[in-house]
Amino acid sequence: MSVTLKDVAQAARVSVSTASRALTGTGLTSERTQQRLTRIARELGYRPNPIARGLKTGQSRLVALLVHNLTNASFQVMAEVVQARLKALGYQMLLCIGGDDAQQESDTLTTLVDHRIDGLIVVPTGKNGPQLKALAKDVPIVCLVRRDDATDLETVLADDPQGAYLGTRHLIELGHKRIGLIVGRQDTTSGRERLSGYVRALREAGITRDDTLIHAGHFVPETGATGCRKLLDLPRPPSAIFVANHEATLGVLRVTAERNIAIPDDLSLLCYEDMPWFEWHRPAISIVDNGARDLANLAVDRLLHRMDAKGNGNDGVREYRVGARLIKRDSCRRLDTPISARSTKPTSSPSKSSAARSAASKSSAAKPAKV
Amino acid sequence: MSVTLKDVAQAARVSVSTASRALTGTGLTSERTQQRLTRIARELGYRPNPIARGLKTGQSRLVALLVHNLTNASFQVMAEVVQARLKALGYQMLLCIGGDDAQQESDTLTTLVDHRIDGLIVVPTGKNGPQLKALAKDVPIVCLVRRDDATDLETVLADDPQGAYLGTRHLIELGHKRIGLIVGRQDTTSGRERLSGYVRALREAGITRDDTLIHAGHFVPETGATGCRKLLDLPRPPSAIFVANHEATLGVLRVTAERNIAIPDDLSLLCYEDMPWFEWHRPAISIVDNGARDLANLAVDRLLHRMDAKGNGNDGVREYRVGARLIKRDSCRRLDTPISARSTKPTSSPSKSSAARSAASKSSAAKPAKV
DNA sequence: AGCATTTATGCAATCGATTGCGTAACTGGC
DNA sequence: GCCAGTTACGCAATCGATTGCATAAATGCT
Repeated sequence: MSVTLKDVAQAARVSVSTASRALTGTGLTSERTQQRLTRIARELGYRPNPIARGLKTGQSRLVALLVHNLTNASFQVMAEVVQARLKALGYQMLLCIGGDDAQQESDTLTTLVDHRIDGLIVVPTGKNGPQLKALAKDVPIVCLVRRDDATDLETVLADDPQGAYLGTRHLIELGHKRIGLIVGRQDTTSGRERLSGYVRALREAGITRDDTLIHAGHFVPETGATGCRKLLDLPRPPSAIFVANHEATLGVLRVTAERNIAIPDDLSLLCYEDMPWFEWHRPAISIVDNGARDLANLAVDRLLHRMDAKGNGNDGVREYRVGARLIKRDSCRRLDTPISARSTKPTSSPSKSSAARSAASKSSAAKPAKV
Repeated sequence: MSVTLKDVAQAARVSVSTASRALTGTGLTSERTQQRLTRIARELGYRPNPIARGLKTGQSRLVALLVHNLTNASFQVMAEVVQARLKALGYQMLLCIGGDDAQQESDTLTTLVDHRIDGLIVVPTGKNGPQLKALAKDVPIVCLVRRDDATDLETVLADDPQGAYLGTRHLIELGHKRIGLIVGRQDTTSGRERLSGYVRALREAGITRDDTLIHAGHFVPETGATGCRKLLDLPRPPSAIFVANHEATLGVLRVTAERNIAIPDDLSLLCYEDMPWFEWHRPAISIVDNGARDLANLAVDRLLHRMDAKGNGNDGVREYRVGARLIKRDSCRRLDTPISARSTKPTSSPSKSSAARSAASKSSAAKPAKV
């Protein structure tokens, strides 16, 4: 079917070994034969068979990325970044979707090492620590976004304590004192850390923590919906909600829409992790940006590093943090400003005019996009 | 490192061949040895090496999906569906992102066949017909969403003529006569077909086509922004815009937001291809659903079929269509109903006050929410 | 010129499976 | 009890590369 190394060798009247050495550039062949074989290989349209090579070398030029889903915008960005980076280096990305499910994750991991992947970037569920640890002996692994506490793997995390702190502080600075928090499951790194950042900001501001304002739950829209309802039904509902559970955002929006709640006039809304449409939503939604692109890039960097320094095990195992950034748009309002001052009428306070919006988008455009 | 067939064979005191036959279940071994070997293999934790197997059999248990990006919600859905279906059958999905770029597509295709993929589902750019055609001799290929006219590959398409027709007719039925169309590049199947569906609906309604209302462009948000501006700047702007270019939707929303245009009061908006947040947007955005999930499922079905009937080449090459569906939400209004009847304020010119906003959201609350 | 090195090449084993062919062992029919 | 026909298994080749070891050729050194 396709041209093999043997064909090339025969055409050049040399042995397969020589052909192999010439084409892989081991420097063990004469300049002349090397060039001659390169030419002949090109003429014949020879393409090395990665499977055959892989059998011998134990490498596959395949790197896997295991994420929970593709609905989460951060995971989309990560998938695109990882794929682009790897392709440039001659690797193919195996994208796997684990659904944040322990069993699926476990199965997938097994299949992946069967396929002799050269590296793995994984967003761990945290429930397969032992397995991950075992696999790490055979293949370089980098954890992304979440830590798996049962392992000591290299890990690239968002700075969630800082992000949640920044977001909460922003709301406090706008005059909010009762701030609802909808956050992820507390058995995940991000869930815990975002809660802690929120708590710290409150403490610093001298606001006593009110647990009825905190709703932790699974990473699904329903969490947002029920959490939001619970918060709004409180005797003294919050004036702002910080949705630090990305997937929950849709649920929150649904409930505020159903209940006819105007944002930011009736309620300020701050979300976590950017999505393309947050900027075009009306009002544009302010967010804490977790830096998905930079997280992915760093994870790839670290993985490549480990793949190069193969074998030199867990000497330099380290944890990295990518800083969070607050991106102010139009979904949070200053509490002390009366609502009437914010409508279309020409006033001094910033309105939702196109000027304000374009300013917001300008600030986000100011950051240079990478990759 | 890992347990090989040889280890299993030795442990069972049989030859590798017997072990192989017993474990792959060829029926060429006695019942007893088969069971014994299965047991021993399990005890030893034997996992067949797909690379070694692949070298001999020429198969990799890898199936590739090549899409343009992961931003488009349809592609996200397709990736998730394909991955899930394939995994259930013991295949791994290689997800590739081609960026709708001919060169990238070509490179990727080459790499993929190098890796001896067992099958390929591709959203073609349409610019690598010859290459695709050549590859189709070696590996089963199914085209998805777009046809590549230079080939005669099995193709699964959305029913874009019908979808665009349904959408346009819906707007016409609401009383709209001047309907702007923002549509994809005319060198793509979907671009052409959606335009034709739009034209047909107009013709049937006896509305003469006005080319100043039609804006075709690349599949990027900018197309929506410039198209929308062009339409709004017309001496007689349209009363409705049909955004039949999915990626352009964000651009359109940005412009309408910038210009303070109330939807659906000032302008009706109908989009193409669903996204999770369309339903939660305020107003909820009516769409023509292209059936991404069903498209992906059908593509997998067809691919598996071809992979089974391997070699029996292009006998049954066929084109499939998955029907479109109109999903009415709140972004299109009936033209003959005066606005005053819909908004709380008794004025003709809608403002961006919270009153206007809550009016819009009230109508959205009336629709029962799905999902 | 003669010997020691370096350089370039070939032979053959190897990676871990699958598979055609040959053969011993077993079955059944008469 | 003998022979044909299965059945179960082993031997060895094979897939397409890489690589250790041996050797021939080219070079350097005195």
